[in-house]
Amino acid sequence: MNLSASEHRAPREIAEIIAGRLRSHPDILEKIEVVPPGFINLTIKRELWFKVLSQIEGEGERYGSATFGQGKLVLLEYVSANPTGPLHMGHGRGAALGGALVNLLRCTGHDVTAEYYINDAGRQMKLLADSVEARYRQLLGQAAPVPEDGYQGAYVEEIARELLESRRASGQELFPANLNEACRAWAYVKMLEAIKADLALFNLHFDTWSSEALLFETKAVEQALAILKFRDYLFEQEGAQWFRSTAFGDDKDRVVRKQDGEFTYLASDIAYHHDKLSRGYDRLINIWGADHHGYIPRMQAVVQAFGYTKDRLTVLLVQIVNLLRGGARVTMSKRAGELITLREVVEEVGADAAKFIFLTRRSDSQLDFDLELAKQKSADNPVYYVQYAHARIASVFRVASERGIPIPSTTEVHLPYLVSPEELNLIKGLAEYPPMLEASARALEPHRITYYLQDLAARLHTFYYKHRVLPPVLDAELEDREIQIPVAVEPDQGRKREDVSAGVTAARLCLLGCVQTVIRNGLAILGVSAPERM
RNA sequence: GCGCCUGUAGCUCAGUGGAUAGAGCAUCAGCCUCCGGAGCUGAGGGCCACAGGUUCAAAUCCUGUCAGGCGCACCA
Repeated sequence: MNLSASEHRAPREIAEIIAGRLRSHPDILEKIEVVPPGFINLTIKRELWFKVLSQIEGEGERYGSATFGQGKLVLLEYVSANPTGPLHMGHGRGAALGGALVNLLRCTGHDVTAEYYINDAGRQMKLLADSVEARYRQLLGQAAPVPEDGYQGAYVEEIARELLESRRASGQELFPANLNEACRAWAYVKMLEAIKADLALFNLHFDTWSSEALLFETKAVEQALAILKFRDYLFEQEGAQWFRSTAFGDDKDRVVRKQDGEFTYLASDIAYHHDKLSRGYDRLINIWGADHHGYIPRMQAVVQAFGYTKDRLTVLLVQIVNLLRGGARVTMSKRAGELITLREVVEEVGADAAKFIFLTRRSDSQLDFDLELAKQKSADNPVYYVQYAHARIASVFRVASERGIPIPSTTEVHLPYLVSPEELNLIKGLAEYPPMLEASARALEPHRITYYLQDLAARLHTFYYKHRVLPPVLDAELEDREIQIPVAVEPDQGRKREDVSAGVTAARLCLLGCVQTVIRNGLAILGVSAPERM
């Protein structure tokens, strides 16, 4: 149909020509039909579908992986929360997305570095230090108010108390001249520990940790700005220094050094991105909260000012998470320090459920996270639905092994026994996994995997309900195991009873093994466990 | 006012320019004698926000309008 215009022929005619050529491949195609206005429907020979099973068996955990990213160096920077408090739900969503993307890009051949950028310079750190100092002084009986826009959370007092105990224990002076600096340093270490512990809940590993403060210490900020100055993208105005971001389509130029001589956040971000670019990555991916979206044109301007195309940098935005409990909004007030932390949520619902739910929506759409739903062990909860499929297969294998039924390999079975629509539907689902994964990686959208897994799990449950895998237990076996089976009722009632031959059992066990492999592979990318039993 | 994101079933959301737009929840009606019912089967439910345009073909691309969210600092 697309060729119709350039070829000056009716789509139907073109379809016939293509179909004619395809007819010389009866070894692959069972049926070729031209359907108006110009569709060509191809029916692939059933035997070919079975190759999918032997492929899965052969490739195992590599099934679905691809090589299109080979040789591409990617830097994925995510979470990067200020070390001024524990991680909250928004960070959790970014963490789940980032972790899944790292796995996804790696299994499509990319060479990925996962990086955490620590915003350990500037105002927020100072506020934390001031807040800790105030609490510290309060503990020692002084009337020191926490700063107006300081950190109110209980963890601040906890940090102050630990600092106090530590100083007492080691006999240090309680009010040194550099008390604020001591608070800052102490809080920094404690917060970073806390963040790492929170990330450990999600089993995330970062390859590199980079520090904003270090960019200042090493003069990387000045150096990066000097390059921009040399390229004529910096100018002085009203006593401040500006970056000419309008040269690259930004709304207005941006200040990099204020009238008072202090650098802005943009200045260190310029240095940081210059640093990342000069480390030789083909692609930078940043995951940011959606409230930072106005910042994107600026950073893309930075990338271009250093002489790279703007597509070198991709920013993925993560939208707000609305926390609900049984449908009702859980209110959070950052001011009063009543933020619900990621840790609290993970401890309540579990890491698997949390991660999976974070990944059931496109990252740029808002997400309702219902705590009650996340805890539910039912079909309402997609993570259990998928994990259950995996555990169910594991259970069949356990029973098979108890009964002494071998788990065969695809070369030992007659796969054409798999003829039912439910079986073919499963096989086709398995075949869709690699292209789905590739599309997901190209679009940087791991949520496609969660949808895929739910679909595959549904196909498995449908198959499982309709068909038997293992043969019915023989009377002799029953006597051995002292199991009572009531007398059969009408065969049409209820679940279908199916006699399965040894050959059919073998073929179905192979099929289930492959389904299990694919579910496990998909869950692994999401960072969700695939339990043997639940 | 400007910019970005989002408007798809009652709700929450998938949907790669192609055929009759899908899933889960909710509602209604069914299904357990043995491999896990944490499951399965079916029904109802849609001017794909609206209006134009491009195209043989639009939920999808373009323009405009309306609605919601977010952002528009010499904060981070």
